Amino acid sequence: MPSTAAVAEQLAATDLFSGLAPEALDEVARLGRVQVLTRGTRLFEQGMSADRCHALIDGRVRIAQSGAEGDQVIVRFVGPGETFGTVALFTDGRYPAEATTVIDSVEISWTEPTLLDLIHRHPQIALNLVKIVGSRLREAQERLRELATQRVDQRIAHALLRLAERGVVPGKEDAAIEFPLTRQDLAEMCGATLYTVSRVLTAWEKAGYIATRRQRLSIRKLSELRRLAGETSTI
Amino acid sequence: MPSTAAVAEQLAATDLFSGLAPEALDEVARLGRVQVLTRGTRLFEQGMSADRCHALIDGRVRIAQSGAEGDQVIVRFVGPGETFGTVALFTDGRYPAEATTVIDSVEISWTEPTLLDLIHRHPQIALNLVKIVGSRLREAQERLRELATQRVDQRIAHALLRLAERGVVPGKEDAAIEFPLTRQDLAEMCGATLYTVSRVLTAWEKAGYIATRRQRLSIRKLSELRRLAGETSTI
DNA sequence: GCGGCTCTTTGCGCCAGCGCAAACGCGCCA
DNA sequence: TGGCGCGTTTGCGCTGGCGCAAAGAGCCGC
Repeated sequence: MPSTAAVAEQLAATDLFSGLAPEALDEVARLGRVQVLTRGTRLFEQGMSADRCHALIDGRVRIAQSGAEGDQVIVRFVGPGETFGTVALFTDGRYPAEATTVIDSVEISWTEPTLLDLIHRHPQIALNLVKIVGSRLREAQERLRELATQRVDQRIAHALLRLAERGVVPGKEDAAIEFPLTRQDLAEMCGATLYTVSRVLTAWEKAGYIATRRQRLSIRKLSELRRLAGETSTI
Repeated sequence: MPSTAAVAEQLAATDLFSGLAPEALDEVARLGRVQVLTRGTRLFEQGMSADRCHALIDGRVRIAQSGAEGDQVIVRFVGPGETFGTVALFTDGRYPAEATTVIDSVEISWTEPTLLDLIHRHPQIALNLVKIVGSRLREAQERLRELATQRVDQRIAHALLRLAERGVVPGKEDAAIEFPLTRQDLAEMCGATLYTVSRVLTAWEKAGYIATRRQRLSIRKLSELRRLAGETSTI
């Protein structure tokens, strides 16, 4: 279990607490509960009463939403420094999706009263929150447009570009997705079937645009993928 | 042009300023700019630099996003009391979509510095904002799931239910959509084509579930539409 | 009351992507 | 090291919804 000081330092890099003074970060770190989780751990279920706000310190968490008929959609993959499971606190108090670690991870969370109290004393947190939720809304609306108007291969290309975003270095053609990702995952991210995703990826691998191993994927020709995505993206 | 007092009263019913003291509402009303707009007025364009936060006092505004190839998607229809064009202020400062009145409308807006100042003095506004953006994010993610997993007719049913939501009275089977809405609009709301929407609506009209006139639509059998939507909705 | 514009309907052909089935193969664990 | 389970590939047939074209029908302005 990391020390409070170490946690405070990592909180400075989170989207929710950026811009806070060091003393404030110490306080935030002290009030949170840190958990070390092995891969495959379910943090919360869809529909569960939401009583905590979460931030990921290290690892990767998959957020997925299920429909009544068992159909699933992946909302996003959460990386280090990102907030999750927080919107529920401000809407109807139930998690709208489930969260599962895809690799060993470390998270920190705060109870709702604690968060509200922190916001009260550090209003910057509320502004950060608006910014976070706003960007996510914007991304969701972009995905909606894609899903409504683009072909499957364009959407898959977009999904890959988004997933690899963190590893992109300007001018470099390679970028890796550093966590396990199945064809099924990709399909659930872009409204396709496992089969279609497999066919498309196989074609791209043959063309040399990407390289895949079991549950691993890396991009070899970023520019080609961008072209395939339709160059519409702002990534 | 309405008086400040009248405006303040209406602001109490908006999602952004609910919970504020009457004096605060007076102040908010005084600082805003009220505009009376005829139908078809463009309030802002996609990509335009965003310098104002808007709230609709009366009328209806259509928010639509365009892609690079001219493809359009309707993000939502804004009704009285709702905030719009505000997320842009907290993200990259550009409107991600365009806004157009579909009927004669009245809006009020505030400059970014004014809004930030108001938030500073009335932190409740920030919390309201998180709540608003959060609900919208949730709805966007629900639509994403629908678009990814459901058939066109289910999505059309959902779209109609959402549009008629305000007019729904528990126990009543009828509900009207009180603003002009073309087949094209509906298609752009649920990722379908004008033709498909027309075919589906014609079938439903023959079945007696809905009634349509040119650009007008009302629901006659809410329960049937709910069944068609798959009863998965939380509406 | 007439002309034209915009919205709407409908027929028809077509194809992107689905979905089943079955084989394949990587990696883990015993 | 051998077997097994899960992820992946691939063939094949099918169909939901697209998309063109053209006709039909409200509504507005002149």
